[in-house]
Amino acid sequence: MEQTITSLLLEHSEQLFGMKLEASHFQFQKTKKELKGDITLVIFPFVKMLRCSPQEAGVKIGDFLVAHAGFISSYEVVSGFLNLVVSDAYWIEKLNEIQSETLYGWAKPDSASRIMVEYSSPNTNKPLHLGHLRNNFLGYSVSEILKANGHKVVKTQVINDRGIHICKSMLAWERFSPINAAGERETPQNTGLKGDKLVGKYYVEFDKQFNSEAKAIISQWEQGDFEGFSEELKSEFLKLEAAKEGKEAKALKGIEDKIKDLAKNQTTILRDAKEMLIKWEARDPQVYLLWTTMNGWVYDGFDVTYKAMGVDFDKLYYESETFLLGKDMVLEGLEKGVFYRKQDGSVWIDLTSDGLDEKLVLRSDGTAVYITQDIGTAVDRFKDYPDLSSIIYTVGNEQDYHFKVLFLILKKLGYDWADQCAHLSYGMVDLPSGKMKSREGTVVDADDLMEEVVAKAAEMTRERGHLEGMTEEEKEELFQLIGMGGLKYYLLKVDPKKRMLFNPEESIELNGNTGPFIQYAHARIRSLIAKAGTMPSNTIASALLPEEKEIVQLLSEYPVVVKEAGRELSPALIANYTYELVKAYNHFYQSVYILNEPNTELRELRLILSDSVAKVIRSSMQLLGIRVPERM
RNA sequence: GGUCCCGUAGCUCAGCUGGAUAGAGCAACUGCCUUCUAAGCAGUAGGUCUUUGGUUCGAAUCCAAACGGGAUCACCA
Repeated sequence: MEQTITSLLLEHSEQLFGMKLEASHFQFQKTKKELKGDITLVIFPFVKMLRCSPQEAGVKIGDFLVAHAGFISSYEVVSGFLNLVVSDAYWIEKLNEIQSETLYGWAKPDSASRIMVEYSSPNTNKPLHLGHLRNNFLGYSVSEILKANGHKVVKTQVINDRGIHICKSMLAWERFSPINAAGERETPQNTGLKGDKLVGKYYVEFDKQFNSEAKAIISQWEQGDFEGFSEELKSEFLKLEAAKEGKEAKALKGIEDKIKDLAKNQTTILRDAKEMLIKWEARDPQVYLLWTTMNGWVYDGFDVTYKAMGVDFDKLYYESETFLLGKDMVLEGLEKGVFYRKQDGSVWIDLTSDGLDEKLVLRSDGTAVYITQDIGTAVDRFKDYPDLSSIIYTVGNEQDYHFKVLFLILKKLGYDWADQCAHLSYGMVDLPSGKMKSREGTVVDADDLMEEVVAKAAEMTRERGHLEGMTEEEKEELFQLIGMGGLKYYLLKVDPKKRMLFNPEESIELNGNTGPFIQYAHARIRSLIAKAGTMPSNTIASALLPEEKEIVQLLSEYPVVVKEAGRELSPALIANYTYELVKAYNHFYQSVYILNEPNTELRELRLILSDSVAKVIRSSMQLLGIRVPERM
């Protein structure tokens, strides 16, 4: 409609204003609630050019639109704003249109380019936590939103399955696992523990031993005993000790951390883990077997977690298979002069002219670093999917710098698609008690949290839900749907870019701006429709109540919101929109009769309105990965 | 220290490329279930949009600085 008005006015701008106007002059907004009208054109931008008062300009445009745009029935000019009243006939036609479309608001499937969305990408040494939940829900939802915008989407992750951290769990398991009567160490099978939890347990165990060994070394040093340590180390330690003198708490902690690092590097347990990594890289059969076994446990555990989350992937990349990929790119770039080699053999890129630093891309021993692999993986992905237009990396904002560098390097290597790639950088999730810290045990486990929200949903639904006639299985399904819906909505309703606070109590709330609030509205409508029996295919009503018009207006905005969410990669826009729609519907529901409306024409109108709202709720929630119930 | 992000009601968040009197939810207080699901609705109260300058018809929004919070700057990932 805004476009129709704009082009109409542009077309006649010479006869109306005596000059050519530009589309950018047209600013529309929804008319304020208290005022008469549906849509408002801001007049100010024209005033200067037209050399007349806002009032005159408004009247001129208003008169013209009433005469030439069929759907504008009247107007009012209020202090520089032209408030246009759109005829009810227009909105009713709009409603019929919405009702007739099955995939209302979505672009034609496969009508746009192929995009890869990467999300999750966990380490295989510990279980998934609350931060991963935000990551996964976001990545999944953005994938759905892109599909709704016509894109073909490849959901992917790169699994961080190698490196020193993996060796730590492996070593700890080998060394510290108790051996049972059958002569076996702990396994998921003989303990009943979820695989990722079991491996995570040994990662923690490693850290414990690691720390106590380091502590022992420090106290040895503190007593002046440097037996078995180099002179260099001794002087380094003494230097740091001396630096502690007279320092404030914050600086003191920094120094103590440095001392700790110093000691940690001297522990035998770390040396052993590093040795294991070298063996792994050399494909030592024993280490390799241990590695595949323990990773297998983790994958089994992750599968369970992903299933509960309701997310999935189309293609997996494993770091163990990709970590060498970037090396060729680096050598190629070296030839092109994009990179340069230092005396010690390490390879770097100088990004200082782009306002960044120098960045290492290959170690002096020729091994790959994190970014080397990312370069290789990106190129590889475009080879795997030749029609790929972009990769979207759903990764926390602590890696903003990394991706800035990555995209810049890819660009310098001559890959034009680098400009299309994006870092969907999301903020950290904080707890009321502060930051999540694995060392302090304040990490919220993903499985535990999901179990908790579902249990809470069950409790509350049993209290007040409409469960008669449902089988136990159906009830469980419903509790799952409500609990997970609440959790997902809670994590997705805030702008992804922003750091957010996770309040456990609020996350299981059922009232207000929550998932269950929206699900409830859907259930109410569905039950209404079930009672109605038949659904009319269109309405022949000729007038709308304000409550009804409000809803049609909101419904008509849905396609715009879907587009916007796709452009911004923001599920929050979908969530907020749906919340507005539901609020408007609830208001309408409470103020008029629907089924009980005696006038057939009105009843049909309201039924269609309700049905369309349910449809858009279902559709928008699908974009968030949230299911909606028929009853609750 | 360099770079980047953030600062809106007691709390958690909306506020699109500048537009009318800054909005929701939670918490507090008032009402509404013998008509379609009260996980709902209607209402009251709550604000110097961190501060100070600038840009202009007009600033929560754009620019600059200050203050406060966070991230990052590894031959870690």
